[in-house]
Amino acid sequence: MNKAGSPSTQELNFLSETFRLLGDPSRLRILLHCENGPKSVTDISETLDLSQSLVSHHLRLLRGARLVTRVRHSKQMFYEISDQHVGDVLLDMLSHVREDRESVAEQHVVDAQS
Amino acid sequence: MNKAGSPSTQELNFLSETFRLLGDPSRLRILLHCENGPKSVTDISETLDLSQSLVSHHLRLLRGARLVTRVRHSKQMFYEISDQHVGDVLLDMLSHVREDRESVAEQHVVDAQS
DNA sequence: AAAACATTTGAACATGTATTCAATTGTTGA
DNA sequence: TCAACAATTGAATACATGTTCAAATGTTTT
Repeated sequence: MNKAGSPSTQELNFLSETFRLLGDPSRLRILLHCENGPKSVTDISETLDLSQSLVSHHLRLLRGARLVTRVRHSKQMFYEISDQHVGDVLLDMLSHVREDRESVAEQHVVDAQS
Repeated sequence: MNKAGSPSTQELNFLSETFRLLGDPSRLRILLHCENGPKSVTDISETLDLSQSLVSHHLRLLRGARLVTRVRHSKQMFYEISDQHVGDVLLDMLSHVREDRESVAEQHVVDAQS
């Protein structure tokens, strides 16, 4: 069995590719918006104030990495987060960033004292 | 209180920045290597077959996002993952990628049948 | 069939970034 | 202090990528 700490080269590429896709504010907003249930492209576009074209481009990438899945409903295409794992990672990292920024604030106080 | 699903603009930028840093194979390898305890720059450089300069550049970025912390020990500088949260995210996403690739394999069979 | 709506696609561009090379800073031992 | 080791820094470059614009595809309604 492959230990968690030593992924294969292929796994590492998939892993970094997945993180890379999360590393863009627009895509991240799209994903976070899709956490509240399936959303159409137009809905995402209007809600986040991004062009339809841009949203579609991003969704294509996210779909390629299986971060979202889509389903057709008449004219519209509805996208949702493919896996609860993805949502979990988003929340975990968000709480990390929040903890982190708190500790930075604390350090500022310390720095000011020294 | 700020809901997890609606981070502020600043939080979103920190979040995407953090993910972006994880979205590079070299940096990811460095982080994964540092999961096994503090490592010196030379150690990382030799183990992963990356130039010292490159490793140092990457560590600087990772440190800027507080993904790693460093401590000096005589001549050498030892880097380690700053937060267990980070390690958790890495493992969570890795298991996601692995689940994902399995389901892709299944779909391949389905595709072949249709 | 045609018009209207929703989404996708491709090319082009401007910007960002991973990597390398050379030089520099900091630390220890002779 | 000088030489050797360890790490950092800056400039340069080759490449990747987010965004826009225009055109195309697919779907429903009249």
